[in-house]
Amino acid sequence: MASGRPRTFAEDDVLQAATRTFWQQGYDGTSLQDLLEATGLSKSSLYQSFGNKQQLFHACVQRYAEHSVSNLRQQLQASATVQAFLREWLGTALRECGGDDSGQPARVPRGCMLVNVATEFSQRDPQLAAIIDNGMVAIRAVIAEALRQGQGNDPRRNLWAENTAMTLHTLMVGLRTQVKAGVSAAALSAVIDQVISSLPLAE
Amino acid sequence: MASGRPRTFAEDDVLQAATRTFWQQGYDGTSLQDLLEATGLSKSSLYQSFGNKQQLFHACVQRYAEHSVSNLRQQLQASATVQAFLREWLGTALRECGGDDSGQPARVPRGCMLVNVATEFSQRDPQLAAIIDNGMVAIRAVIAEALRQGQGNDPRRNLWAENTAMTLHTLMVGLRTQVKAGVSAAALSAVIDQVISSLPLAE
DNA sequence: TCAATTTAGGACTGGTTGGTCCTAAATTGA
DNA sequence: TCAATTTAGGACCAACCAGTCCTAAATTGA
Repeated sequence: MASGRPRTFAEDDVLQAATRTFWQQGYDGTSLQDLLEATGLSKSSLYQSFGNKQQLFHACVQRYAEHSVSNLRQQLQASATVQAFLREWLGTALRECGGDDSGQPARVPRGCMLVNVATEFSQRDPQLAAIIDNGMVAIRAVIAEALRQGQGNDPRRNLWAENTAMTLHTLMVGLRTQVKAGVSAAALSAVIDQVISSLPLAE
Repeated sequence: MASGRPRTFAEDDVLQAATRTFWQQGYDGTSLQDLLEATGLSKSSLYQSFGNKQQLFHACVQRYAEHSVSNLRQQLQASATVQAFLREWLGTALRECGGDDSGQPARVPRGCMLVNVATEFSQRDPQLAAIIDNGMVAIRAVIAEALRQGQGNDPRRNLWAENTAMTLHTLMVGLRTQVKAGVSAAALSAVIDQVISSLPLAE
């Protein structure tokens, strides 16, 4: 068997670089040229490995959603209290570094990529909509689980936990958008404090 | 004086039609061709009257922001209670008909145009950012005013009213995005109920 | 009738887009 | 050495983009 020249890049590295670009500039705002520069690949390599721009984008969003959920699970496990977890989660949305593997605050506010994509492609790509929806449902599930923990896993509070998870998730989406719109972090921090302290959680 | 052939269109009608297009498709997603079809103008007329695509867009956003604020003020005056006003306002965000002069629910969820634009142009157009910011500040001012009314205009609650206005505005932004992301209206209605009933407002 | 103005519509430009195809060099295992 | 495979890079394509310019018809007041 002749096996040929091996690949010189790791697929995940390419996805990460492409994700960063799509994340900052959106799908339409990202040209093929941008992707080539960001990934360092040649056009031939990119098309051979990832199909086309749209397929590459799908893969990026999928990867991003998976990372988001697993990061959130880790945060929950590492947090001492439910309040601390929620504060950390919403605070991350403010600092806009969520999902970036570097952990550093983003140079440019990018919002949540799932939210950005949902906004840009509200209707025109059902397959993408499904990826987004799966990711968001999973995120809300983690939040609801945290809230149930904060209530001593009282099964009677299941509905409350799910409603509240939706409320907090909606708030998080709003926060990320407000940051992009230029609202000051201080004003939004006050929002987070106000909301978390109004939750009926055990100490 | 020879006055020449008169215009056959009303400037505001054109702005309304163009706004609808930009609103649904975004700036980059709207081609000149789209605008010509939506407005019914010829290329010459459009360029002569509105300059270019970017200037037309600015005018649309400006008009939209003004309409949003004045509509909100009208809603406040027409509402019996603060709770009813807030419920109406957030409910409108759900039904996605806000800002459309027809008052009919939108065929396609479009979110708040100010939010959409803020998202699409987070950094690249300072002039537009100023228009957006002005509009959003004005909206929050109306909400804060309503909240103060609900507190008997107690001057000690000014800070509370402003923080809460920011919270509710952030929630509204999140709601419009969730709608676009495909979350059911029922789940989001529950969010609205939960949040409004948790506010410390007089009956 | 005449000047002024707006109308519609097409020709055209220079640029960018995503995508395909091809060539030639590089690197592997056999 | 040889077949297999990936690499880089450029040629090329049809389509679309915003924007400019021009012509010719339509409509007005004077």
